[in-house]
Amino acid sequence: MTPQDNTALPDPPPPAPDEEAARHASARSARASALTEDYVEIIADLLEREGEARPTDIARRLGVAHATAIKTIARLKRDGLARARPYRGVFLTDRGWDMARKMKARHQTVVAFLLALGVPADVAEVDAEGIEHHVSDATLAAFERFLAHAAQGDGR
Amino acid sequence: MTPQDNTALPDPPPPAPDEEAARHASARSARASALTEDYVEIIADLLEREGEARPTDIARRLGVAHATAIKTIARLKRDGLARARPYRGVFLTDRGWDMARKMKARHQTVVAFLLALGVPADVAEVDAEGIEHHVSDATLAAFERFLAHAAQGDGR
DNA sequence: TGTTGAATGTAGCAAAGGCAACACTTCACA
DNA sequence: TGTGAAGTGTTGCCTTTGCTACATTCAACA
Repeated sequence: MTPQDNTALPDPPPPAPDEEAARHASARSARASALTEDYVEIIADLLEREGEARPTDIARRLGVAHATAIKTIARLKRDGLARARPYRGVFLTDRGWDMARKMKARHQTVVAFLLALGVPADVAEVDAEGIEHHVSDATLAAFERFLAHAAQGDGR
Repeated sequence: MTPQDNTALPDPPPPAPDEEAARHASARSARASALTEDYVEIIADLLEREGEARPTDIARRLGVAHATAIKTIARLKRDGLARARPYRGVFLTDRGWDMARKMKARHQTVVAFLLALGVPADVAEVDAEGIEHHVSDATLAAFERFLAHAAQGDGR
């Protein structure tokens, strides 16, 4: 319980100088994009399923107040991911659709991967919601490799 | 490229009502705790390695300005995770040490897991930095199971 | 055609997490 | 023993992401 009491901690790995700072910077920026990606993903889903994406529905799916959703939608517009005109619903630009497709695929892969690992379905959904924003292409590929492997019977 | 063009997307999975909102709320709160966990983890590491944790070192490891670090350290104090007196360095409370130990173990497990999956070391470090904050106990256990399995030769 | 309830939008507030600029302490060493 | 560089702390500013409260618009239906 004191600073020196690290008995159970396999100590050795030495710290890198700027690399660590870079890693944290990268994690911070992923954190910042996460909300944007969530919005875009939900808007795409609403458009595909319902034919329209209204601020109130978006807010409800995210569990935030509608005013919050409207403010964020304004940012999406500013950043060229969405288009929207007063009282006319929200739409995605090409860039928005690209991001949505990417995130949807990513989400499905992460969920499938966690399920294959034996994580309970409800937990897998929750964790995937957070993890999907931090999975690089290389790691996503590793997940897919694992899934392909597990699919073809494997050994066991 | 249009809303209806979802040819490559395996559509079906229906949306849950409030469950989805709860999932996003949970992801948001994990995002909010992530920074705190990073600070605590780094402070613990500095204390163990150097015997002291100075604001400038913490800031350097995180890649932020020292003023930012000092402000966040004040929050850690306010929240009962750290203790610090002017010009005297930063220390962790018992609660801080608990969190630090938990995050360190979590970090190591996630990195080891990604490596075992075949993710390159540098990428594993970056991704782990983001993923570790979103891995539930159940998923962490699944990672450990996989590692134990992989360790004993497995069959495959 | 009015009217009214739901949806939408706006304004103002707060906290978190960044930053740069400036002021104050410490401490090593000349 | 001074002193100056490095470290520390403070201030003021910005953006994001929440919220509530209030105003406006839309649309359904009496």
